[in-house]
Amino acid sequence: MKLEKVTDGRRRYHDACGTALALDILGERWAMLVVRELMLGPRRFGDLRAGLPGVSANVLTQRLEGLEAAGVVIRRRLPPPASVQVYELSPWGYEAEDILKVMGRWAARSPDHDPTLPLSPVSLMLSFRTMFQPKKAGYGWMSLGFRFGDETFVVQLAAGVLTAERGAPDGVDALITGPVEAVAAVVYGDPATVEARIDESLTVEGDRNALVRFSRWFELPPKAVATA
Amino acid sequence: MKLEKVTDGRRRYHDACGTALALDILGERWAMLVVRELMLGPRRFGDLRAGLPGVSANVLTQRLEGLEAAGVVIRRRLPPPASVQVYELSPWGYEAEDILKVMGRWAARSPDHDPTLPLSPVSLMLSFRTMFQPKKAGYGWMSLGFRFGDETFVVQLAAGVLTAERGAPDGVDALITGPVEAVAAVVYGDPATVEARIDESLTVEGDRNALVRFSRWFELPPKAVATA
DNA sequence: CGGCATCCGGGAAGATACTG
DNA sequence: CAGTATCTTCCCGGATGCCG
Repeated sequence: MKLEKVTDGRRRYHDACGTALALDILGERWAMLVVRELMLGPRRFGDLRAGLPGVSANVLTQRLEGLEAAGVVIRRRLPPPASVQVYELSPWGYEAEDILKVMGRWAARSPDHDPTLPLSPVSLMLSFRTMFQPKKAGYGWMSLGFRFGDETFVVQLAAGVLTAERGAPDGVDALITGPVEAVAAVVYGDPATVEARIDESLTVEGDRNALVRFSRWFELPPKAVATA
Repeated sequence: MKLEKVTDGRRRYHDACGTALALDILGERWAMLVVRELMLGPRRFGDLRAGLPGVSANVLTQRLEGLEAAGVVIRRRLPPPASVQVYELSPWGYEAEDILKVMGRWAARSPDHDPTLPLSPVSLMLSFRTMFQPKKAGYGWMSLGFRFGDETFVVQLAAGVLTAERGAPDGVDALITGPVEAVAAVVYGDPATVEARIDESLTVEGDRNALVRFSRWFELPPKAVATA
């Protein structure tokens, strides 16, 4: 649990400011995105690499070591016969979700934000948690399943409260299959053409109209400055 | 306003996730702490260096250029006869205060948090904004002035709402002078010995008891894990 | 194949000295 | 005081290889 192991002492800020300490822990390249990928539950090394295009294996190893030393990540070996190593956030690590959400909301106002770039499934789910507008959903119920490759997620509105988690999409109102980016485009794109984008890029089993209604509950914040 | 200038394209995350974009903008070393130092108003180059012990001049120059290119920082020349260059946050830059607060609150729960380390005056003021507990203050009024070297600040409770800003400490209930770290120790240390610590390390002009009451309005969050 | 160590090239950060 | 120039150190990213 020594922070010395996380970053070489000389590389730390040595500042009583909490923000500076957070940067000592999470400020190195990829560290916060590793936390992001773990935010919806334990993952294996290879899963993490898949959600973090561009990270090299050695850097990922270093980050996991550092985050474990700081008490953010827990390394666990699944019981036999699985016997496979997984990485998981500590309870305190899960509390970092607020950081991810606030940063995401802030950056979405940047003129440089490009929602068409590649997106990991976890990022999409977290974006739902971040950009959900309770007033637009109202007091109601709905459940949607999403399948991206072999990962599945369930997003639920229950009594006006939204949850987005990993899980089997059993008994959902609609099950959506397709590229992550296509779902993002449906939810965050122009509301006027939602149906056309659904039909051209997604497969919906069940109530297609549920997805249309769902897409109206999310809104990106307005740009802070004019796009140059 | 091209983000290409901020970080070399190859060094960016190329991810539609808002958190990743925030890291493209604020994720390089010192960047977020530069924003922190600007959070209470415009500063000059030398002021920033003073609040960021350890930063080298060339890195600070690069960060200011990058943050300006991203639209976070505005570079302004004061009108004659001052005619000096100052750096200031854009309105969107000021909105990053939420990021600093959330990160600070999170990191304060780390077993590695050491409140006795050096602290900049701006960090202390932001910590007041972050750690203030309205329930403990109640619906009341108070104004305190702080002087650190030649920088002065006013912290006010008005109708139960706390503000902490740069300003002349005129007409305050008490004016506190001393090291930033000593004020932090008084506010965040053991409540039982507040008065002793005030007397030994601070100069209070006015109502000393106001500072004692003030110190009870702030509380660091509980540690998330046991200190190893 | 998953996890991790090792080596290397490029580039960012740190320290110091220098200039207008 | 406000940066710039230069040099060194070290981190990041990529490739390779080892081991279970």
